[in-house]
Amino acid sequence: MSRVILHIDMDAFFAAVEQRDDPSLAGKPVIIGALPGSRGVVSTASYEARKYGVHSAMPIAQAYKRCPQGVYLSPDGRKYFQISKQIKAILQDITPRVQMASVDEAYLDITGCEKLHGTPRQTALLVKEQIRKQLQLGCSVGMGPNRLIAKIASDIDKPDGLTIVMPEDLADFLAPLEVGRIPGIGKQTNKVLAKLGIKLIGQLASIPKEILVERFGEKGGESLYRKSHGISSDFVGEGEGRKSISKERTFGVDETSEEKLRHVLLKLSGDIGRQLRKENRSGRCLTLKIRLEGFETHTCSKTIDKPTDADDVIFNKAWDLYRQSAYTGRPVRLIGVGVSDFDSEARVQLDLFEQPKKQKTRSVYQAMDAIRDKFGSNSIKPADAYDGNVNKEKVEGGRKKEEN
DNA sequence: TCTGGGGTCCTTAATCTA
DNA sequence: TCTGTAGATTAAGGACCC
Repeated sequence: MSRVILHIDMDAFFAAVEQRDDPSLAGKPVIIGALPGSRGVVSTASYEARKYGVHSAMPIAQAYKRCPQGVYLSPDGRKYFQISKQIKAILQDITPRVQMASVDEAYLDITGCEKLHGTPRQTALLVKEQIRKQLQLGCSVGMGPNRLIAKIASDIDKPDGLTIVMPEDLADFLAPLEVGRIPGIGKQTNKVLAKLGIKLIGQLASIPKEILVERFGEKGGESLYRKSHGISSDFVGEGEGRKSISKERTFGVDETSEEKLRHVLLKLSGDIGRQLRKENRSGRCLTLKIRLEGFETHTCSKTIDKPTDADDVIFNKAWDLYRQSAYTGRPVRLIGVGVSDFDSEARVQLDLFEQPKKQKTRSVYQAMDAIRDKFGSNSIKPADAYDGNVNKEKVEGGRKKEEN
């Protein structure tokens, strides 16, 4: 029995929110992103703006040339995040199996919801109706036996669409679509596939897996093969959360003043530190990102001994990386800093494994067993295996606790 | 022609370590 | 104790997504 997965994709989300909140914008081309005259790109264009050929990721100068009469607004991330939480709440009223994939996208597992909401089609219509009624916003919905198919389907008929793919129709549904419809196939992969004469998913699906692995590597080839055959996970559930936090800043004019760079890096480091502390995280890997003239982009990173959430540690390491780099003195278009390799409960506890074998007592081995049970044993080194030769426990309060 | 910001995942190469 | 090696970790860059 296959599962029934829905993918919900909000239509022109940022622009639709602004049009909803300011009725004078209704029916007008609204462009959310950088403001004309600055360096930046379009984040979201309303459907009215798309008629002029404006689309997301387009340089704002180009958008302005195509649509000078458009209304240009900066994105209001906080507002969109709040609305995203409202969307999640609406979806959770329909089924608890909800996973937000981004601020404006979600997956739902509606398998077995017939008794509550009727057929899968009726459930999908209910989702659209509730979002429209409660938030005055439109969305497109795709339904399929797994996440990949649901996602591709939601993109077929936008805006305000509903596309349903039954498991038995999967191959016929995919075959005539362009390969670029597959999430993960972007400009570059498309180019390589085009050179091989592959334009449609059906053509891609006819290529033996070995050939794809040869061309795109083990993971890449395997992934293309699976996707072209409509194979993907049908699990809907929240993951482990984010894996990195970064902040960056593009200068209006390439920056040459070291003092100014230092100042911006200090500010970015402080923002990251604050965010880390707010989320109760700390990280070991610090990354400096730098973009020079001609869009020449580099990153350099350094792993430190102890995880940190301290502004000054982040700043000092980032500044060291910059000073030690080959880029000092060159005009800087963008500077950024990031923290990753977060300290997890598992990592803190894995410190136990780092103890020299001679110092490991029986209770340390017991604690290690508990960690293996909880987090899996993949990262546990064989040398840490319990071999029976444990050391004597420390005597506490004059009383022997345990002895080998 | 002009390319933001904040993320994830993958590949490759160098280095470390059991 | 020395040495070769496989696997893990680190670092940098690229592709992709919203």
